[in-house]
Amino acid sequence: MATQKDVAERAGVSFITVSRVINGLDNVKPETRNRVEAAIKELNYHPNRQAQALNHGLTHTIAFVTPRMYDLPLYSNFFVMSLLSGVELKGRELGWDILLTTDYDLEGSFDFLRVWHQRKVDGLVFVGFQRFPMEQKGAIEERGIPCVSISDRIESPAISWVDTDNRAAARDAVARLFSMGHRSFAFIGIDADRDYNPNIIEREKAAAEALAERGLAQRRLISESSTPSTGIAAAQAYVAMERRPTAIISGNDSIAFHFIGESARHGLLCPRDYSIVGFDAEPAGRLSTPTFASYEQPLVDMGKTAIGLLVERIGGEAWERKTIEFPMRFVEGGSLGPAPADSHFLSASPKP
Amino acid sequence: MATQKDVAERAGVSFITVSRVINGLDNVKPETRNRVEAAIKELNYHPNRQAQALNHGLTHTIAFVTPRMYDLPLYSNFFVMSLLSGVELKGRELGWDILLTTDYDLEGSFDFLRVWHQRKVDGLVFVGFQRFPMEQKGAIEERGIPCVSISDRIESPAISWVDTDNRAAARDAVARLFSMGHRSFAFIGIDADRDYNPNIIEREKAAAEALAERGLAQRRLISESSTPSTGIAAAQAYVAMERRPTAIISGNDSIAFHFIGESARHGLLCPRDYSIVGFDAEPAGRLSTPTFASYEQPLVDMGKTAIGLLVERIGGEAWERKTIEFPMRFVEGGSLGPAPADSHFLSASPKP
DNA sequence: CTGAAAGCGCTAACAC
DNA sequence: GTGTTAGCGCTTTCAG
Repeated sequence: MATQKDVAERAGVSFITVSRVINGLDNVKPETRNRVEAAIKELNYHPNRQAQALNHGLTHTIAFVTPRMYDLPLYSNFFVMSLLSGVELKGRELGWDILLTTDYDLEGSFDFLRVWHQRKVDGLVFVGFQRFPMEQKGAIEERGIPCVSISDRIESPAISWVDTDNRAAARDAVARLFSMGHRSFAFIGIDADRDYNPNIIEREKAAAEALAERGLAQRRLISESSTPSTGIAAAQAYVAMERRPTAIISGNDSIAFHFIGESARHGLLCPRDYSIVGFDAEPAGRLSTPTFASYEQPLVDMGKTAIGLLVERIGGEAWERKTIEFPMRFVEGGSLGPAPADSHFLSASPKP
Repeated sequence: MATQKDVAERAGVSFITVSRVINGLDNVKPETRNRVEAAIKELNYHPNRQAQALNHGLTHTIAFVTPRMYDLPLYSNFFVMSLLSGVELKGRELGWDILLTTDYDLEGSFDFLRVWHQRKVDGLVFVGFQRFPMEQKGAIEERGIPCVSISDRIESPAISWVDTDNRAAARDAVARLFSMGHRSFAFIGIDADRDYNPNIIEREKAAAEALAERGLAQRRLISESSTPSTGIAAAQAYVAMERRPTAIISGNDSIAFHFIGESARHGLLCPRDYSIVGFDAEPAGRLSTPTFASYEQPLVDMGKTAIGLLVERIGGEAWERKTIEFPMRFVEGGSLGPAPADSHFLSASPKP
């Protein structure tokens, strides 16, 4: 590995001149600069970031912190991957590398600030911040650790966040289904005790509100059992219902996938027997029959924005907290149809 | 940020003793050690990795290098994410962090060794190695850069690889379909000029071989047009065929998804009109109707193995190149059925 | 068992 | 314009 010293020798200057050249300082004679640059090329010299960081303190690396990905449902893959892509892409553009910090121990022992303490990164992007152990969160404000949260609206004045307008989307879903004649609604949520997903929580609340404004109540499809899939459990509950709702709002697309599949196995078909709308607009929803109506979050853009804020924060003297809300976009799909005739409200035992 | 010096002062020793304690050297009196450890706790001291690396040269970080993820089809997400999960998980276990190096410029200007030259990482895990610009590859052997390839069987004596037995799986697919009565086969591949996927290439070759052994030929479903989706293009070609094959082997599950969807739109149903088998066993294949027959790669394990090899390589004096082939596992699915009656061979214009 | 000195590769202050 | 001197936080000799 070539060092500044090697380059300096070859160019016949002192190593400090090399430092000046690579840092683009202007007090170097053009001719000297050229000689140095030639030597850099010849020796394939790259500045040692570790050594640089030791001086001015910047590693030019950012941590992407999120609960473990590998054992999460498909949804999380798409969701997390899209965010990560945005973070990575914009990061590269700005000259920052991304370090993964994904190990999350459910027992709460995850030391997610380790990489910061070790000075491996200059800041952190969080996805699913609320899920992380409380003790460490205090340190962020105390020590002024630069970080940004995605999809979690953190109260702390030290933390900017980026999120989508889940409420507006959920309200739109209700309005849309209502205008198609639906009067009996259910929401497929998650068990808040066993899982945490701020998006789904917001969607459920807003949908309930919008229904209340129309004088309707929202039923909740969720099983307490530890069924591996929320969607399947919800479908089983649905099939067993007395007067089945005709309009289903699913916490997200992944849950809807499972719901539709399991319901079909019991003879209940979409959109014949019910309509369903999800969130996140997963690509798979474009391939299925019927296609899925959904609301799309600009995930890649959210990732990009998050890292933009973070880099600003890290470099900035006059930093200011920002909270950014993106709109969601409705994506058409065949899973939405008119409310079926009254018979469907009745608990006729569905054919298997 | 507390430094060794701070800890030393508090513990009433010299900073060198602190260094010994955090490095677990044994020449420290137990009592002194305790004092130092207490001080470390109190000050929440973490060793500065940058400074450590500057000395012994190890960053304890590894680069995960792969073509851009965000604009690739769903398949890549699942595939890459699973590998990445394995890498991340095992890396953490061994005390290594993962740096993403995912930006891949199709024009070939991607400087994928940058992070190594900058000494941000001690080694690299490659996915899709063959796609990277040739010029830089020479440097790997020359400079002895530690790296491991996943899913690409690199010839270089400097590069270990981890892969699956795609050939055996493809042969098994042929045997399976043959034993169900199928005698007319097609493979959905990719256009090698526009895309590169070593898995799919191997699968196609091996399937053709297995068919040849049975005196059968393999047709190829692939469009030259720049249709966004290989699967959709293949389905369109399929629908237009004179004597349609009844057994389809798809390069991977993602392609099969699109194929089935588009074929259905033209009135050709699976498994009534044809059987199809894919590779990778994507989770979505468990949710669809019919479910997908597929071959599963142990992706997480492959990722784990890769990083294991790499860490061995980095630390090892007596390093030895290893090439590891994992088996694939057949996953049952409803997309496989008996060969349909002869009529299906004919080019009856399918009902739309 | 503990400490002092040197140096990893680089940058920031100050000379010349 | 260019070089010299310190020092970032740590580890690695070598002394005591």
